[in-house]
Amino acid sequence: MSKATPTFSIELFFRALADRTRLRLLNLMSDGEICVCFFTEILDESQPKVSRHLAYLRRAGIVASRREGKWMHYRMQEPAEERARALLRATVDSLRNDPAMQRDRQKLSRLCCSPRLPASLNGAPVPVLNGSVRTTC
Amino acid sequence: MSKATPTFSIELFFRALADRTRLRLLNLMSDGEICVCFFTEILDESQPKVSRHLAYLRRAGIVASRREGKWMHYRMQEPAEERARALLRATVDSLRNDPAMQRDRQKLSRLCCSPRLPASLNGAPVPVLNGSVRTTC
DNA sequence: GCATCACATTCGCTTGGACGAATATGTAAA
DNA sequence: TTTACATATTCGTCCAAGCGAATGTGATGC
Repeated sequence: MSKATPTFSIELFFRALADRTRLRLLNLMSDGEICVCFFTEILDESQPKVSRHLAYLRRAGIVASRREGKWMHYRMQEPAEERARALLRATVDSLRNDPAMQRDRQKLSRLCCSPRLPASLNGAPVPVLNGSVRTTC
Repeated sequence: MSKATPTFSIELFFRALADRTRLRLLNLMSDGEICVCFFTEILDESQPKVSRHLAYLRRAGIVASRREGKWMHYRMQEPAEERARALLRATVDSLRNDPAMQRDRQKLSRLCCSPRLPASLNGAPVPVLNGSVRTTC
């Protein structure tokens, strides 16, 4: 599912990111693939809300999803067009520069390094962070 | 008026550009300063509508305005932060790559070169285009 | 099979934002 | 100062989109 990349639409792109929750989700994906339960844990938002916003990003062609058993992983998807890719890179770059967004990613980083995950994440596949600017554990 | 550049907000930026009309306005400003009457002529939209959307862009800190007699000129405004500037550049770059947006700019280009402007633009200050990719008249 | 877990979707409700129409403001010219 | 012109703003309406609550779906385990 969610394989074909439809022709990029700037309007769709901006509509998709004109929401704080979706910006936070994208920011969390900037270090690599994450499963839904980590999103809900870090954003501290309801699961249906997170899921709805992830579906929005997927329909806009900004992220892609992959199933692994019970878990769904989401990751950023590189647009086909070069300028669109550059725009997405600049977007993520700006996001990573934002203090609130850095706090979210730090929370993710700590969770990934932690020997004991919170109960809500028991058994969940821990994201593998490949961020260039690694936050120390 | 509209001098101070408030701290850049990514969310505000994306909300401001999550609208087709505002994207078209920004695209038209990518070649240089334009006055309101040219916007309404090219977009073929009502004056209050154009004015409202320009005010929205101004409040978001994306454009700045300048009065010259009866006319108001609008231009893009470079954000203070480097990453924000890069994001705006990438945005405009993507816009200029879009066929519909190219048609708008071509219409502007033709209007500027034309010896006889339409009646609605009589006496209006003709924009000076400084676009890198000049469309021939 | 049935239960459970992770996630997706649907359903009303409510709110924000875009719109046309009307009106206000600011400038210049008569 | 009256008029005309360019632009800005306000007002009321309507529609899209976000929300919580409830329910549906797909996978695993017993």
